[in-house]
Amino acid sequence: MKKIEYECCEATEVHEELLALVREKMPEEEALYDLSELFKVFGDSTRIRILFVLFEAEVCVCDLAAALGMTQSAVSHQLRILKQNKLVKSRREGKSIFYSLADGHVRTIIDQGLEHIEEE
Amino acid sequence: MKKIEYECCEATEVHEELLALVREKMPEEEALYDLSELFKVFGDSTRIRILFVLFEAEVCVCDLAAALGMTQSAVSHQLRILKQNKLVKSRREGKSIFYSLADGHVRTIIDQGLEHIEEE
DNA sequence: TTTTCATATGAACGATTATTCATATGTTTA
DNA sequence: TAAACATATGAATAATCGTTCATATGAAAA
Repeated sequence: MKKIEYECCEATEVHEELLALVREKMPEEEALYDLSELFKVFGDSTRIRILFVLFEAEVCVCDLAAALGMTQSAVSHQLRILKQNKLVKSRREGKSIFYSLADGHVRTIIDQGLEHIEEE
Repeated sequence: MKKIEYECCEATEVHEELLALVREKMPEEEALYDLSELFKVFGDSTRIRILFVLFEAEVCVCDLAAALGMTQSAVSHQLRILKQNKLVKSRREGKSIFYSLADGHVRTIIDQGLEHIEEE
């Protein structure tokens, strides 16, 4: 039983080639962070459900909570996250605040996700 | 200072209309769950970085770890998650196991995300 | 100008998750 | 077959996150 001490696979030439390619094509640290933060927003079924409601209409917080069977507070917290990430926008009308989609990408991203999970 | 006790906004007719629309258009509970699970996978910068490497080539675990400056163990754990969600596939060749993209949707979803964050 | 209504938000709690460490599995080579 | 190599995985820990509760803000109505 000897000590294990090695670096990596054998073909060291291929490594350099790969490392160079990765360095060239990999987005900046900040873009990678922003990208994962964006997808994190889609990674919660409550927020997905909110988006599906907003696909149909501009809706106030109160109605969103009723439509989803959730607390006003919980919905409000999630709307804040959606807004921070520019996926929804809001508009005040009297006492109510109406939310709607901010962007066409939202629908495209969700549709691609649906396509993926529908494949068997 | 009285007790607060009310249901929702006033226009009860609009509510019914909205609730009916939501019931019709909202995907099944299971689809919503699967969808959020899928996006959760994209919601981590380590996994995003792995995917960007795999955009360029079929790579073994060892090289992935080297290219990303990460532990073999950490990479392996994340590859398992990517594979469970059918975003990557693997192939054994001798002692090494090579990973590659499983699907064209992966690139589309990431590109849409990039487009979104690049807008201002 | 109080009261009511609609929404936002801070703190707290429980649940989930990414990494690390140690070790197991499986393949090749000596 | 025993040692080395490549990868996988279970347990533990720290960090992140969604919901709830209580309360704050801000607008409208009485």
